[in-house]
Amino acid sequence: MVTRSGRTQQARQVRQAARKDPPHLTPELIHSTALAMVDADGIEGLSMRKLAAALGVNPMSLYHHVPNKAALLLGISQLAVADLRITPADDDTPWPEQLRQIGHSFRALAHQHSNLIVYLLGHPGFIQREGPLWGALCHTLWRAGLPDAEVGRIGNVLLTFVSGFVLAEINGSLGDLLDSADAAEIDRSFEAGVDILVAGLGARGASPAN
Amino acid sequence: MVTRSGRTQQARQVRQAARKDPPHLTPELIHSTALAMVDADGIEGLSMRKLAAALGVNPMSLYHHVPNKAALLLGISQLAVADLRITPADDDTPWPEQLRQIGHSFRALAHQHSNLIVYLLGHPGFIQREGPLWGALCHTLWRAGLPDAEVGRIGNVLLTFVSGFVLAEINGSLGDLLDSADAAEIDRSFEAGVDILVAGLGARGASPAN
DNA sequence: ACCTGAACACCGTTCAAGT
DNA sequence: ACCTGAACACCGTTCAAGT
Repeated sequence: MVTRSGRTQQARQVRQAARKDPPHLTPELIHSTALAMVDADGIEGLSMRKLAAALGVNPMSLYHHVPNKAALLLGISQLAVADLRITPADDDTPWPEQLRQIGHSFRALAHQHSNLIVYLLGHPGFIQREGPLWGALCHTLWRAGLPDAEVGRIGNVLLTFVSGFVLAEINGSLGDLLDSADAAEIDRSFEAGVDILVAGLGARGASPAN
Repeated sequence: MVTRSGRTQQARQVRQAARKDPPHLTPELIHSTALAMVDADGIEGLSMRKLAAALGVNPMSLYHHVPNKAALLLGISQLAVADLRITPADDDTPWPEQLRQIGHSFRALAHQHSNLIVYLLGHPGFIQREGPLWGALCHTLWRAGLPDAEVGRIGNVLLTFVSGFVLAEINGSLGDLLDSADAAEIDRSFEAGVDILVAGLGARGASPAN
């Protein structure tokens, strides 16, 4: 909801900026505009000066609302993960299927803000303990029957594993290694990866039932 | 051997630079000095101007031996992977053990040039088909009895999976998610991850024998 | 052939001055 | 309180001029 109003506000005020009508600067407006720039032109395409220009404002005005560029990047990453609505764990479905769904949700989010994700995975603090993704993952692993001590450890491993796949997929490494940049083949590879993880978990002591 | 002579040459000539004795510029000297800078200060710590200063030379002189910074980064990444000596596959050891060894070799390499790895994984073209790592990996998967069509696909998946783990480990994400930044716990996590992959491969049709 | 100084088009950020 | 212009310390890169 906060995000939603922020977006419509942005649209209005960016229009104002276009007609040289100085907008009310707001951290939220700054962050959402910056995120739009990163989505469009990549992380390299974002600079304080270009952002100010897009907002129709003096570059230095930004520093009254955002302490520095690092804080700006942190802000837009929080805005991006706020877009993530993980499908709440439906405990009627067996855990392997739950795990697959979480994997696909994560991959879908990454594709949504692919330019940002490449940056985030290269820097610490992206995957937070508090996020809905982490909670859903741990819940599913616990439901699979993993001992408590293993839930956190295995959760981390799974998260970093699929992060690596998604990163390689987005930056093109995966396409380079496969003969073709065939999207279907990449999907098949991801499916194979998830299969291996689920099967490996089963072999590790997870209960095969629900 | 080429690398070796380059390193000693570097040492001598960097010493010359320190006493303002202009060295003979060489692509090799430039690359190895740049790699040393990245290893020491991170990718942000490398600039054409600082590199020139370290070499005791005018910044513009570099452009007679290296077309631009992108080419420089490509050069130092090739230099880094040249350091990787993957233990040649000993076909007496069973494939799960072979796979574990490859995983540990890759992780060790990443730790050796951790600052560079963070950059490389974020950009395409790092993991090449030609590298010894890829060859060893495919050989092992083939020996495990995977159908030919699956070897490449699964090889990619495994490589991106452990890349993701190593990346999170190096940039500190992994330590943040675990309660402690305990090194032993991270090692245990990696072992758990490799276990899951090996078990998953077994379940997928790999022969349990050698 | 190799090196260099000046210059250009960019950065992030500080600070004193304006309203 | 908010905005701004000038300035500082950096970038990568081009180009004409030196040897």
